[in-house]
Formats: sequence, C-alpha cells, structure tokens
Amino acid sequence: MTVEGTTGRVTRRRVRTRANLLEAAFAVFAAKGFGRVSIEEVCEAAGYSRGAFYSNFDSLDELFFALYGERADLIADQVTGALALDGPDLDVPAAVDRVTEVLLLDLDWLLVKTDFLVHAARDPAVAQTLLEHRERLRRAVADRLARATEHTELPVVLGGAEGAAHAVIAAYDGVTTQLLLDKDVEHARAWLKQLLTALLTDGSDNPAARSGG
Amino acid sequence: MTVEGTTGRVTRRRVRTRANLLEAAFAVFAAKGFGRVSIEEVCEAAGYSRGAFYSNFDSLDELFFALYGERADLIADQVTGALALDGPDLDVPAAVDRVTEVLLLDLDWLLVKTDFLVHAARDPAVAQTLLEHRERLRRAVADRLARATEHTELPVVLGGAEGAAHAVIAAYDGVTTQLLLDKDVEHARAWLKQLLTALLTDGSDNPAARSGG
DNA sequence: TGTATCGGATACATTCCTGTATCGAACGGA
DNA sequence: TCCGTTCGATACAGGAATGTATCCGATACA
Repeated sequence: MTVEGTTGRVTRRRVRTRANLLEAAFAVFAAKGFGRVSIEEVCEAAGYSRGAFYSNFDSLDELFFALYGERADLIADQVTGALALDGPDLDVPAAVDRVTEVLLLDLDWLLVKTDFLVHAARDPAVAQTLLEHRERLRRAVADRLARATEHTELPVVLGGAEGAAHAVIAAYDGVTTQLLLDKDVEHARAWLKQLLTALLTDGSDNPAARSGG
Repeated sequence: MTVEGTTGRVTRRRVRTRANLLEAAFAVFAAKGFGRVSIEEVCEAAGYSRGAFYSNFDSLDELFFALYGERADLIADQVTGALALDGPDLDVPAAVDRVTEVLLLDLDWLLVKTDFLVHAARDPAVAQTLLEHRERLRRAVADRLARATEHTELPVVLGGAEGAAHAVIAAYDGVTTQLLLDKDVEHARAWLKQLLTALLTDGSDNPAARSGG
C-alpha cells in the first residue's frame, strides 16, 4: 500500500483482494483478538500469501485501522437510518427498539470494537478516530432528541438533548461490556431497552420493568 | 510455579520477587497493553531475568490472571467499605461520591481491566472470573440499596434494588469507556455522579445537572 | 556454622514472525 | 492478440521471543 500519486491502472483484482483481506481479518480478529493475531494468520484465512498483504497494507495496525473505519461508518449509517424513520414526533419505545436492534446486532463487531478501544486507549491518534465515530453517533441521537422535544416532552434532567445523548452512549457501552462476558444478546437487548427508556422518559410513563441484567 | 504439595521451605525471597514481578507487570501492561507485552519486558521492568519468571509463573496469561484477581479483590473491598460508611439510611449523594471516587481512582487500573475484559470475552473460564468479580460488586451495591429502601424511598423503576445495582454497574462501565478515550478523570467522575443520581433518584429531587460528558 | 534445599541467572536450541527482493502470471488497454 | 504494467507468490535472511536445562549463590533451619 501507500502511494496513490501515479494514477495507476484501474486495478479491479486489487479491490477484491483488499476486501477479502479485510473480511478475513475481521473474522480472525473476532475469534482470537487483535493482540494474538499474526499477519500470516490473516493471509491464510483469506487464502493469500503475505506478498498480497504487503502489497495492500504496511502493517497489521493499518489494516485494523481501515477495518474499523469501514465498519464504524456502516453502523453509524444504520443508526442514523433507524432514527430517521419516525415522523417529527419521537416514538421513544419504537425508536429505542430499532436502535437497540442495530447496536447489538453482531457480537463479533463488539469484540473487534473493544479491541480497537484498547488500542485507542494507548494511542491518541487512534483515540481521536474512535472519539469522532462516537461523536457522530451522539450527534445523530442528540439531533433526533432535540427535534423531538419541540413536539414531545423533554426527556430528563441530564442536561437536555445533548446530555441525554451522552447517557444513551454510556448505556450502550455499559451493556456492551456485560454482553461481551455473558454472550446473551437477547438479554442485552432487553436490558438496553429498559435502561434507555428509563433514561429517556420521566419515570411517569415507564412500562413495568423486567428484571435487570 | 505449579505444585504446592511438597510443603516447601518458607521462602521469603520468593514472595518478594513474585510481588515485584506482579507490580512491574501492572505498570508494563498499563503502558503498552497486555497484547503487546513480552515476558522479557516484564522481567526487565522488574529487574529480574526470565529464570525468575518461569520459576514463579507458567505463562504470561497466568501472571495476568493472578494480577487481575489481586487488584480486583482490593477494589471490591474498597467499594464495600465506601458503602458501609453510612448509617441505615442511605445518603445517596454522599455514597455516590465515595463510590465514584474509588471506582475512577486509577486510570492504569481501568486500562488493565479493559485488557482483561478483552481476554475474558474469548475465554469462558476467564470470563467466569470476571463475572464473579462483577457479581461481588453488584451484590455490595444491591444489598446497600435494599437495606436503604426499608427506611428511605425506593429508587427507580428498573426492577428494585437488584435492577438498580445492575444499572450502577452499567453506568460505571459506560463512563469507563469514555474515560479511556479522553483521559479526563475529573470529568468522568462528575459525569458518573450525574448518571448515578439520575438513575437512583426519582427525578424529583435531582440537583441541577451540569453538561453531560 | 554447616548443610541441604531453593531461587534466580545464564546459555542454548527452537520456533515463529517479520520484511524484502525477486519472479511469474494475470490484467487492462490498444 | 499483443504488450506494458500491476499484483501477488515464493524464497530468503534476520530478529525476537519462548521454554528448558544447567549452574551457582542465597536462604532457612539444625
């Protein structure tokens, strides 16, 4: 990988290889954890030799970075989409359902994302990328909440739409941690819904709570 | 390391070296991340050779496991202590303050703990240990809350003391994630307090909220 | 103080992984 | 179809980390 200055032929095979490497890497990272994966393993899983790898990436870190960016954008799009479905009035339970569905869809993604967090926690540049992704999610939630409070009631005492959006992210992160340990996706979804509705409604119109998880 | 069957001499030097290795390992893990640390690095940081290491542990994983258990017990004790200070009536703000202080005391510990989470997410046996530690924390919180609701008001609609305790843990995890990225301990503390009071009080007597974070 | 045992240092063989340099084949354009 | 370019495979050398075997100094106990 590296230069792009020399216009370069269209390279169709190249994009396929790169995509295959990324996909295989995702699977391997999810299974073994980034810290325990070698370049060779990724290549083997993708059915290529190391030559292919070095032709597309400079290091495993660079691949990991690209991989994260790709998938993170995807998720952000999905969340934005899930939030856009409502009309101007926010149907909190419905929106919570849809968002929860998206955020806790793929356990493998949560594994890789947590690896990336660990990575980011020690590299400010990487942290910046992750913070930007989180900011993007937060914005989508905050905007939606702000737009809703013009018509519906205001959510909580956490500091308006911005604070509530922060709380949503925190709840997501918290539930993710538990989910990584017990691997019970359905339970995590229910629990996240419960947390979010508790945070986003004023305690007056909460549905009966199930036992927390 | 390994066998303990042959009574063995009292070994005073041994406990010291072991402790030194654990302490050095903690620092190195925090700085570089478990996945990027070699046995040699730990030994060098502790001022020993690899012979000392292999005499005390079978693998880096085993050391990591021991390290986590040691520190986790310490934290659990501190939290339990912080919760025991009140009388039978729970002074929520005061208790939240004390617990928050303990939980978000040491950034290095959060780093290592997250490494351990990543580890646990792929090894059920390790996950079990981590779940037990979390359960211990949860119990301490739940018991305290339960004892309080006899005298004070009941907290929320999350499912009684048990559910509320789950929510406390989730909030802790959520704030931790953010803290690992922005490294702003003071902000994290304030934000965690805000989240916890929002979760543990009925929205009626909340103090004015600062901007979330 | 003497002695048997223990703990840690040193040296070694081995394995695994990385990165580069080179080559043949696939590809895209005319 | 032909040709120049690009992509990926193969071979190689170097480095790093692991685990073990052996040895000597330290330590506990009589």
